[in-house]
Amino acid sequence: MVDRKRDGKPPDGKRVRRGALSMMTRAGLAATGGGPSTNQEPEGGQGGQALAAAVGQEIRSLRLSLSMAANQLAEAARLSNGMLSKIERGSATPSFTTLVSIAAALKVPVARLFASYNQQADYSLVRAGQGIAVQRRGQRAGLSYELLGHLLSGEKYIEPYLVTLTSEAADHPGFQHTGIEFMHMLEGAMVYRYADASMELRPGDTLVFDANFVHGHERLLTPTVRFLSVVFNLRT
DNA sequence: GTCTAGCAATACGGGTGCGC
DNA sequence: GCGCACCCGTATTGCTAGAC
Repeated sequence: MVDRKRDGKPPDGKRVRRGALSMMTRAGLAATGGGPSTNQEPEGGQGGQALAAAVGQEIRSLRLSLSMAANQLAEAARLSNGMLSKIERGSATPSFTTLVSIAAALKVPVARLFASYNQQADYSLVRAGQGIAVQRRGQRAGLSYELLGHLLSGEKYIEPYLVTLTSEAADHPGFQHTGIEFMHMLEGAMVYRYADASMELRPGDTLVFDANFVHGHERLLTPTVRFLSVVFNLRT
């Protein structure tokens, strides 16, 4: 054991305190928010082990997605193959400095390594008639949105709305936003425009489309129209 | 060639004892 | 009570041998 390749030592000669990963557990969870329905971190070492395992799996997944061999990543992150192996298997809880090195080698933000752990069981329940009335960008008179729920965690999110149009609603085929939109007609009838297409929608009809193109109701055929609108999107 | 397990070196925090 | 030094336990890390 001579000429050991001691590494990652900060300029002041002191090493980063051990257990950085376990210390980050709470901080990481706190950063994700987490609504009333989200799970809490398991108490004690079990949570730390679960986090280490999740981080390790995430590192391996990212490495494989880049078609990198373990030794390539180890070299890029200035770690030994053995150490990287332990981290990927959850056998070691790397220091924050080590995680930063690995994230840099994988060309992802450090937070990305915690992504799989943060994907907790998250749900939202809104009872009938208890949706939240919200104002949306571009909203006009005669047009109301009732938010039916939301999720706080994960990279993806949805916006489920119960939309009600009345005769006061001006024609407005001009919505445009990111994501995929799902529409299901519940009541009434209307002429709906999507890009260059114009279509008549009646109860039971379902329309799914890329919301990046111009869309919106063109003309109401009944005094009141109600439909379910769900927008699927990625968190930015 | 890649990955894993075992071992040893190193560093840090906590506990303890001592002097003031 | 406070500050300091020392010791010990524990965790992190890298190297090496061996398995696949």
